[in-house]
Amino acid sequence: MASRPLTQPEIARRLGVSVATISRVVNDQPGVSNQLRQQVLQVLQELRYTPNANARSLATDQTSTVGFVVAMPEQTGVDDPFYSKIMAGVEAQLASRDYQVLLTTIEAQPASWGDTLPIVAKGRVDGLIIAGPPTPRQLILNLIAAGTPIVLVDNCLPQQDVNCILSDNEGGLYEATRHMVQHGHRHIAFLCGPTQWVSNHEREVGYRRAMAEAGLQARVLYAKETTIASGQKMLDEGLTRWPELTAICAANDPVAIGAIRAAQQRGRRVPRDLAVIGYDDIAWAALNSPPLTTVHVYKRRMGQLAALQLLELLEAPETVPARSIVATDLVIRESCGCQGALPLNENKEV
Amino acid sequence: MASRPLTQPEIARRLGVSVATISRVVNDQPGVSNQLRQQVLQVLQELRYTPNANARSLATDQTSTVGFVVAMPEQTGVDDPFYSKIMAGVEAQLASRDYQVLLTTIEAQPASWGDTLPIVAKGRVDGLIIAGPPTPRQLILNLIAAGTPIVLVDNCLPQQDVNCILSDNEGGLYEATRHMVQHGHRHIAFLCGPTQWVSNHEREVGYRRAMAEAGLQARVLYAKETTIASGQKMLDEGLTRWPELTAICAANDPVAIGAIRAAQQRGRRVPRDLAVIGYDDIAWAALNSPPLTTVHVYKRRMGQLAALQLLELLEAPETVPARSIVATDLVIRESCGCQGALPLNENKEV
DNA sequence: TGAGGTAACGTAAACGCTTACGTCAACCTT
DNA sequence: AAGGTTGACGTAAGCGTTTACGTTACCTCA
Repeated sequence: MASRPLTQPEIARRLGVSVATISRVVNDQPGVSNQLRQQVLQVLQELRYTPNANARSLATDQTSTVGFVVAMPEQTGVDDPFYSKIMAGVEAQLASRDYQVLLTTIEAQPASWGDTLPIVAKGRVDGLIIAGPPTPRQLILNLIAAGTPIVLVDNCLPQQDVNCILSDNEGGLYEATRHMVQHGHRHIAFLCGPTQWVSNHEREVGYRRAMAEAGLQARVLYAKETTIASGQKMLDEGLTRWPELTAICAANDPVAIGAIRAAQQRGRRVPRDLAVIGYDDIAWAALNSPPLTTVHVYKRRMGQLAALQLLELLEAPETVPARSIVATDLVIRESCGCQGALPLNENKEV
Repeated sequence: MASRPLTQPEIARRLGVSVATISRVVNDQPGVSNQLRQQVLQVLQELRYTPNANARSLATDQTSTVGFVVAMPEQTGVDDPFYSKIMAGVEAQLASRDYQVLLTTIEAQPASWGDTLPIVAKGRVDGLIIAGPPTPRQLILNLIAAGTPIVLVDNCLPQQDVNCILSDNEGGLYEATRHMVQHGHRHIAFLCGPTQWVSNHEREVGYRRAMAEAGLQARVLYAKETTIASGQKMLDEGLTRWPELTAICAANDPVAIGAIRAAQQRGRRVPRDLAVIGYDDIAWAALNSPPLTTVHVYKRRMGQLAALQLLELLEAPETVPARSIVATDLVIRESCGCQGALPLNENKEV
């Protein structure tokens, strides 16, 4: 059934013109009279001509495709509730400019990657959007060195000139911590995530700043993973060490949820006996019991920004790298035990 | 910095052989002596040669790329907790065969799509994996007519010869309903999803079969959307019409969660006064309060199967289409009120 | 009116690869 | 020893575009 798609030579013959002319009108370039242009356009429409992308890419060395790469820590990848939202933002923005998204998940093991990614070596993409800190740092450095246009999302290499999109980690955690302070809490611990991730470090800074300003003692615990189980274990440890704790700020939602579980199992009621605030506002947060107060991160927006910056970079390769920080919002639900609860279904992003 | 990647002619000159020879060893084809082959391989290694995919695609008319298309009903797309898991399965399987995934989200509005998708018209992909019933039916028919290799996931066109992967919808709902019956429930309603989706229809059939076998009266309500809000509204309606209800089977998790909310707001305790079972076992299900008993669907596996079938189809285009059904598992948590509860963190898929 | 200029178009080379076909030597037949 | 077969390699055409460079025809202005 699949009839060979038609090509410029065929159309050219049909119209009695040259392929150059066809190409010019297809690409909207000067050098063809208005009358002829209309004729050609007409025929192109009728025949539903679509230029072959591979041939075009070969000739122009451009693909109109960008790679979205996400590393998978322990088996989770594109199905991560956080990164999949970012990806949705990327896809939407790129699609509106007729760019396509090529998906790549890579293993987080440092050694498993060489100089570059197959899709860039093969010339399949014009640039990359790299999501998340699990991505091997060395790989990113190699890509930069090779001159591959890239934008980092939810990650950043401090000393490097590279575009990156971050949420306001420090500000978000500062606000969360202040909220606890303002509601009378004095013994507030921070459950931090893996510190090699920039985001976690920045969040810790925000927490410490708020605590310092309030003249309170900072208490930080460090997790190895971003999981419920890990949060559970951490809070167990925390409550043993500091039984006086009345409030918890977590570096991410799974850890916060795990902490709530652990507290409940120890017979502490949340939020009555222990107030908890998470971070990220992943889709599940509102469904937890009690619904999780958390710092909302505009993931879709971050993806959109990443796409925009990459497109800009592709058009003007010499653009000075920028570090973009998108604001956060504290979403009050029930787990922090204050009054102004929003409806459960509150959804910050459309 | 980006040095021009090297090409076959350059390597050929360097070795004093022809490009044909290079191509032959790159593609592992006969016609070159063992000794020379080794020499060439050596040089290819040293120079880290990677063939240009666009040129290759142009010459062979193959891309080693498949498109993953998902329609977005009301703003959700790749970030859907169900489809993103399927996508992860697809990606993993394809990557292991050196295929890439090109992402495409399309609008669910029927009229907005022409004969085919841009990525196939442009020759960017060898085939498509199409996820979900929101995909415009006419588009699928057009693609089939055009001879595009496709596999449907979580969707099917009954009268068409097309590969599709479904979960055992009928069996899953049958099992869920029987579970309710066996635990003594007599007034069990089914909250069905949009019936133009094959899956929902099949689930309804499973429900009705179980009810009929038990000699019980079927009560079905139909939702327009697959959302919490929709489930909430439906159960309100259901309890008004049938106050005697003691159990609910829902066609999907969001609707089930919505139903639980509605019940709780009316002062009915779940599961004590009303038992609820969902369907799909999306990531949030275990976090609901109470944790949702639901029918687990092996989404990752479905994605993997879809990829496998498509690869097979690409290798042998005349393959007879198959309809694959992957089994489901009833996951007992707390919302159905029976004893054998599994730990909250129970995760069927790694 | 004729040199120079410009706009409109065609010609053909290039992009980097695959592959049908041609060539040539070496090895087999009888 | 002449003809035929085979394997190893090179030549070159082709994939469908884009685009640098010619070639016209026409217009302008001295």
